[in-house]
Amino acid sequence: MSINEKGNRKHSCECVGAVATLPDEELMFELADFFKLFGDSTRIRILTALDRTELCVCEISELLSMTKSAVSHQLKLLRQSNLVKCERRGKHIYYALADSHVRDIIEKALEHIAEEN
Amino acid sequence: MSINEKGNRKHSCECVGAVATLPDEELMFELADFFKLFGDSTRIRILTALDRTELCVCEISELLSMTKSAVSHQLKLLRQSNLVKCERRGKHIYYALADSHVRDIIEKALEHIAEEN
DNA sequence: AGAACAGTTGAACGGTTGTTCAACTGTTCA
DNA sequence: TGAACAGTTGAACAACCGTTCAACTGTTCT
Repeated sequence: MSINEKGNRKHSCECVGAVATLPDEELMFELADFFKLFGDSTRIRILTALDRTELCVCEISELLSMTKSAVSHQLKLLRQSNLVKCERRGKHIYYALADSHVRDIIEKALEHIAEEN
Repeated sequence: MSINEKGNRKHSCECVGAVATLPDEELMFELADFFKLFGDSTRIRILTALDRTELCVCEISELLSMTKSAVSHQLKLLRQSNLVKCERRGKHIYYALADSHVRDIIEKALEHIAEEN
């Protein structure tokens, strides 16, 4: 039995359970990065607000009682991940959800949370 | 027009857009906390591995090439959030997905990622 | 042109969080 | 009983990340 550099035996587990394999590692990192975007209360509040109607940055910042800067930083992340799209109209830049998956995913999560109680 | 303590005008935004309201704040924090669990590559790898079959801790740690301690810490979080359940059988403690929402949510996320390309 | 508002950006600070390490509990087997 | 393996736990450290701040760009209006 091989010994690694830390002195722990490798394959110390004697169980002969299913030789499970892991899905594509690269995809797992993409998945985690995707979910990270939903894992912040500022971003999730932005997304649920946009789920109802398109909004400009200053409307969002008033709605969340946050500075435009903080909101803008988060919007940038959401934009880069194609979760929201934006369009300038005059002085304002209006943000909207980019596709319907956001809606679906939040829906499923709410179902799970609802069942907890 | 009121001025706040930072010297920034409140309601400086002149736009008379939809007076959007935000969903229950408390729920937003729960949602973010829920998604945080999926937003880590170790945890998402554990969840997708368990999606295929139940596994004991040492099998998971070999599968991910991580220490049992690191895996155990993450399993604790998943357990506390009712995403996985566990059962001791002899020396081993077997972990499995707690419900089918996990499957659904990951499915939706994969659809979104797939459409990016 | 210049004032005022809308929005973005990069650096910096502070809090959060994942892994490591060491010590611990629980189970099996000789 | 005690050795060996399976798994958990808390503290500590390092890396990550969200907000703040100040300076910047872009648009409108006089």
